Amino acid sequence: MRLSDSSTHTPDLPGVAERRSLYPAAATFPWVEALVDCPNATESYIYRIPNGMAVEPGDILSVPFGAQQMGALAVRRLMQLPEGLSVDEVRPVEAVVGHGFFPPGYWDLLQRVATAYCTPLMQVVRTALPPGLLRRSQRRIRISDPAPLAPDDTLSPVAQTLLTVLRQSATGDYTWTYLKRQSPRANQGLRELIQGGWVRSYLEPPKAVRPKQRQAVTLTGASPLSDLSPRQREVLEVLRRQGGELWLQDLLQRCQTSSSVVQGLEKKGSVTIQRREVLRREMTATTADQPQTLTSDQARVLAAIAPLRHYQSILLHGVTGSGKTEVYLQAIAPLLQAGKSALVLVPEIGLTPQLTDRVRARFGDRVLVYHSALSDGERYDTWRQMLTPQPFVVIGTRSAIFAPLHQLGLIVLDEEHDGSFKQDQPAPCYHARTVAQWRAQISDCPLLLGSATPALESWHRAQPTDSQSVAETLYLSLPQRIHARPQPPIQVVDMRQELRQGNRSIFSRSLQEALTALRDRRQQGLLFIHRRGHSSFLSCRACGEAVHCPHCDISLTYHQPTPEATPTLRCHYCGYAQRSPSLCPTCDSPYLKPFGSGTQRVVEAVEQQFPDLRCIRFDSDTTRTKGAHRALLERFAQGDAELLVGTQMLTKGIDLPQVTLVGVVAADGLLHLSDYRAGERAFQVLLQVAGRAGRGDEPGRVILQTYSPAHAVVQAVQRHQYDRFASEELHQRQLGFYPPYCRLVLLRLSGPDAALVKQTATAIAERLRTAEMGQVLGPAPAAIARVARRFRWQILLKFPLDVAPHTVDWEGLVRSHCPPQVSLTLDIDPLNFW
DNA sequence: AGCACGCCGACT
DNA sequence: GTCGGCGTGCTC
Repeated sequence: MRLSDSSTHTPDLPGVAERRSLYPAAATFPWVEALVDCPNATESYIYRIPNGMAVEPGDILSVPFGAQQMGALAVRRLMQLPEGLSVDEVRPVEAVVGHGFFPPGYWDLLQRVATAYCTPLMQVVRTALPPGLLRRSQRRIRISDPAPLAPDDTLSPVAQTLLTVLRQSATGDYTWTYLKRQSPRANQGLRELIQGGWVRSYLEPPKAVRPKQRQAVTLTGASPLSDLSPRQREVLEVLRRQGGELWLQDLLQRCQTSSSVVQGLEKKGSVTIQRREVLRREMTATTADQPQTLTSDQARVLAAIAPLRHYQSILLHGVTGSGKTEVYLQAIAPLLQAGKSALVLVPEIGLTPQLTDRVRARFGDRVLVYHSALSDGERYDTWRQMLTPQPFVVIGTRSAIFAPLHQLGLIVLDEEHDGSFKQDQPAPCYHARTVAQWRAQISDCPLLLGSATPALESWHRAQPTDSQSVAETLYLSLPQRIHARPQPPIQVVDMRQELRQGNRSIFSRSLQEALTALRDRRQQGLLFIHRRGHSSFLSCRACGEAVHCPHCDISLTYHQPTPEATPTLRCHYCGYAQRSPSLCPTCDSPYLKPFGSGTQRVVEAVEQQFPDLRCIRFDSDTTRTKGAHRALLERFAQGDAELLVGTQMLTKGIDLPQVTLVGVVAADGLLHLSDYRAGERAFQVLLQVAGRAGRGDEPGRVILQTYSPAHAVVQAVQRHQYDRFASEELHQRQLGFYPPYCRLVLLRLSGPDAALVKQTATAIAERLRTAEMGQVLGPAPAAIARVARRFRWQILLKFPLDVAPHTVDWEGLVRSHCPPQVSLTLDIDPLNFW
């Protein structure tokens, strides 16, 4: 795992590029610039490379930093110290801990992300690398071996508590941070213990990044059986039956024996015991899957993709059920043969078990799953595995775009229109589609964007423009479903009409009729609800107030996992939790009742009107626990219920042939959202849900209930008219000067002092206006004006396309005018407005 | 993160 | 007058 060519890891070196051919001897670089893994330090630091130590960009180093040892990443080597830094201020690199962690071009990618999203490189490194790759030294407290002669009871209560805790430790020590959490005033107690000689405080140097190791026992068959004891013979026999090799732990368990027996065997030379690296990795047994015969459309598309060897972005616009996945799989298969890897990005891994399973079934152990829900150890191991030179198919969410694959042959973004590819929480606020494009350029491989409802940006790129007769993105389409199945007809029902005709149910007569028929025909259906805000909340029937989070401007979510459990209220934004009160906190009335989520209300309505139909609720409440999502889907697939009632989740990754009916209970909540992308998003969601119907042999139908049947989105959805909708919507964007005809930058400000945040936002907006930095909208308080006791304001900037947001002097113009109590994040090309 | 430096309240 | 709380700032 050595770096193939150090020069490719040198980002943007001003002036002279660092090249082996020019400077053959490593000794010419006495200094190295490194990023230190310290939360507050985003800048790089210079270290001296001691004589005889080889340091290359991309290496993981251990460096002195203040009083401690820290993990650091070597960014580039320098021939001279930067100005203002004298030799005696620079300390030497302690050691090179890791080598060759990054494929060629990887640093260029990270650097590019940092530049384009106006984020310090270290921040990008932290997003890209698995946590724990860089380690730092830890302050630990160890109990003194000969304890002091003084009796324990001379100690203060705090000190005694801590001592008790320490005595319970198997190793006799704990980290300082852990102990601090054990008791209030732990600081004082520790000082006392240290002074009295009870404990010792020490800095543990960072452990080299080491994967989990296990001991493997291997049969050598050297010594004759006669030399062995009965127990040893037994162990050997078990080992032989298991193919001559087992993990020590497994072997001991199988033989119900202790390691002394095996150690005895090792002494006699019958077996060897080796420490071996184990790569923790999620494994699901799946049945092998064979490539399917392609439709002529699929074959045409594949024929266009397969020969591509260089960078080319491709938009695969395939209607729902047209078999995009099969195209991905067959595009990937020959790459693996040729020793190249592929990266498949999906919106949310938990929501697409079907796709993950299928990739696994096709490529077996070549498949690695990588997403942020993995444990640190799993992430670390998967990462390590990816660094081996073998080809892999990595399937993962947004952050998997940073998977360190060598020899990348293809990047696929499935459901490329999905908003979860955009990160908006910690900087860098990157879009995986954009990063994927850079990565594909750097790796010189094709980028395949797949969707039934492409993002307007992607669609726009695939259109020829006035200046270019050939679009920058290759457009390929799958206009038909596989097996010539028709797209389900979409019936729009005017709910005003229903009401006028005396139907006060939430189900129109058409939908009622369809639901009745479902049971008779032994078919299944989905009911989609768009819910705004959160699931269930507690509201007072006397004063009408909902119970709010004390730290955020948001109502608390009502949780009662089982009827016996104590109901609790939780805040989804800051994690605050309390027991559900019995009296209204506003008016003290006892009439406090949970107000069901949209899903729950619809389930109740179904139960009331259609007692024969069995429902499964499918929303964030019922899919909260790990694996619940998959389990519910499996139950539904097995026919445990006729109806799946849910929210946005229904639009993703559900491919169930028995589903013939899709009912959209009320499209209106979706239609009247207030940002510039509301129409696009509504269209995408509705067409995606509609596409869940009729994927099997039975034809499907969709009933879309709305109070605005004439709405342009509803009309376009009804006719399955993506193209026309897209061009009209783009026209509107052009008129309103919105993306893709401009660049947006959102400045988010937050802080505990309401007045200060507002004042800062106002001052910054004013400055931006006088600097004539594009068009300035705001400042305005965020939609949820307070989260976790912090007040939030935002400013939106619109730039013409020829102004790259990263060229703006944000530091001088904005950051320097932001007091430390106010935090400021830049969201380049924002998709979510707070 | 960890540690030093530095500024305010309760003790000798 | 000093000890020790923790707020602020720096670490090549």
